[in-house]
Amino acid sequence: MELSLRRLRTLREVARRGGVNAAAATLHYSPSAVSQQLEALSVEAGAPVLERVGRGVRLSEVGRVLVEHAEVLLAAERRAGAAVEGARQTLSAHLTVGVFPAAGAGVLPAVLADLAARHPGITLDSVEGDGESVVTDVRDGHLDLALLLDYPDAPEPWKADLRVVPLGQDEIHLAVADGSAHGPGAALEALADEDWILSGPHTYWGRAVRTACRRAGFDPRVRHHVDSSATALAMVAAGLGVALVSDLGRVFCPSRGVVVVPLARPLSRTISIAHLPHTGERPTARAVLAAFARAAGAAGLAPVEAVHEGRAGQVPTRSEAASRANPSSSGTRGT
Amino acid sequence: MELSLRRLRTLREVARRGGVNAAAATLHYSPSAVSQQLEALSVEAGAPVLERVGRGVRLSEVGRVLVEHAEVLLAAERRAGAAVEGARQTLSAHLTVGVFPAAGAGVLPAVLADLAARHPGITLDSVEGDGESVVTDVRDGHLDLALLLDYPDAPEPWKADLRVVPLGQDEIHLAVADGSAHGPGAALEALADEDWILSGPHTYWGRAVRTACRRAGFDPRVRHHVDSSATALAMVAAGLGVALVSDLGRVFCPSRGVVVVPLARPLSRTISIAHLPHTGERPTARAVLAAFARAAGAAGLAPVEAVHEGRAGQVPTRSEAASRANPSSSGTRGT
DNA sequence: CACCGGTGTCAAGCTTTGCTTCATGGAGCT
DNA sequence: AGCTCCATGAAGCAAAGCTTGACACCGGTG
Repeated sequence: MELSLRRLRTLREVARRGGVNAAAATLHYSPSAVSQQLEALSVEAGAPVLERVGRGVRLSEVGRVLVEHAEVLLAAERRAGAAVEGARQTLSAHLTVGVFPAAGAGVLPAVLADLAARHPGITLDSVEGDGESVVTDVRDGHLDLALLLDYPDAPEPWKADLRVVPLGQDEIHLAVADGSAHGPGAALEALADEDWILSGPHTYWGRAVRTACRRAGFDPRVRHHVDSSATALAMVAAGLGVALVSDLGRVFCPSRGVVVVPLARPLSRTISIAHLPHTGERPTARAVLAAFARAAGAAGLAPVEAVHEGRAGQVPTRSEAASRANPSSSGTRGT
Repeated sequence: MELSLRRLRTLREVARRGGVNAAAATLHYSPSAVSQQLEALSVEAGAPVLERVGRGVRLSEVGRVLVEHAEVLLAAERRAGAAVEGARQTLSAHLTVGVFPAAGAGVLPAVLADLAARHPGITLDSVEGDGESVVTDVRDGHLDLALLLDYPDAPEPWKADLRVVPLGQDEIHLAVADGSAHGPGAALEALADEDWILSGPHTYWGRAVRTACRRAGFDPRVRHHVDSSATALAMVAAGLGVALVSDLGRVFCPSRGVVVVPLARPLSRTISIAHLPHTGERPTARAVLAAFARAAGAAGLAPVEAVHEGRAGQVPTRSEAASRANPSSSGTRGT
């Protein structure tokens, strides 16, 4: 009995997904490779691991037993990996994190600078993607971590098997053209007659803003459907309409032509990091999580417990917020 | 972290043997292969798994941690294998057993016939060897089971990490030429002036017989140093001297010319089977053990708990003993 | 009924892994 | 110094393992 962890992994995936093709897709194999691995497992076990039923396939009794033990073995493998990471005096690993665009521009540079200073051995790759895709990629193990956005009215129950640690609140403000009549403390309902620049209702952002407007008593007249914050803000500067922008999104503000003013009734979204349960035991992953937490604080994101208060003046610039949140930081994030 | 059980196995072996060469020898690899596997493990772990010290090597901290987890993983692998064997409705496997010569001729045929009838899927290979070599081969995993002989005055403490299940007592008798003056119930000391046919003192058998004679008050005059029972018995038939022979050894008795008579003071050796602890959990191994137990009973070996009593007449033939021990058996052991 | 769209498997080819053999570099022993 | 033993490096070759493309099979559908 000379088992191979690789084969056990694919067997488990077949058991989870209920099919050879599905397992092959998530493992980035061809279906044929999965089939061959299962065949090899069957030879090893002395009995077929799965039996054909209809046009699909089902685990045999031996297959079920083997999957059961595969779970034990793979869990032990993960623990071994974490233990090795811990035993290595200098943390080093290669992690991949899924980010949404604003985070990529707004917090990733600070995180990378932080990591480079504290743990030079840790390298971080980022993959841009929306909330839905990154969560499934985390669940499949293709991403170690994923930054997520949670909007107040859109609970996301599909993260039940993931650990989600909140990073902070990303407050949402109003972006208007320079010289606009809308001053600090603008009420959302005062913008009912404006032209809006917003992403479509198929995005979380588009849906969240529409919901907020509707609660304020109007449907925004969206004249320009734009997915990227950078484009939206450029349009605002060009006088095409108004838009909402979050703290993080302000990295995309053009140098001139746009004024960001606080909303009368504060609106915010929660930024958090999702990962598989066992990832939290990896020392390198913990180091990265800590770096993200520091970067969030330095970027001026309010802690999730913070109580929202109305503000009197204009929204502080990011560097002002940063120095308030972390006076010792000199704001070394760039690009 | 994509561990390979094969590499972990060699790492553990290096840890146990304390060197690359030694591990390579027991694993039947070349030293270079072991070295390469360890290098691959080091890359995987992100840190060297072992460090050179003097002209040898020593495990690094990471290596120690990895070995610790390797033990867990390999134990889990063994359990998985046993579970698969159990889940397979028809027992089938290929086991290798180490035997001493008399057992090979005396009990193996019965065992194979028994297995062929009850579990056609189980195939058994046998390797002839002395007690010492088979024990180390069992310990290294090259043999699944090993038949052992234990002599009363020669405890063998080097089987501490093995499970040893006793099969029965193999009684030792006197073999003399046909027409000899020595009758039933011969006392050992009456043979002090005979010419002896015996193996050298480097063998367990030779040592045990010499010890028994010495306890009877004399040193046997060994004129013919013969390792094999078959040759010794042929020499007895030819009138070259006397020899001792065990129940199992009687399969080598020539058809005529030799008379086997019981000793006045019974002498016996214990036959047992040794295996690694986890082997006892394998259903196929249990089936083989059961077959050996049945064969031992059918061969007329007394249970180890049996009390020795002096006997009045000649030693019963093997088929008489067999029918007494197991009346339904028709004695189908041959060659 | 014939036809897709989907399943899993088979066969051939090629890349990669991984072993062996032979040669090299140190560390201890005489 | 010379010798021996241990571990490692380089080259070569065999086997494992993946991919592509073709096939067989089942189930729903026009």
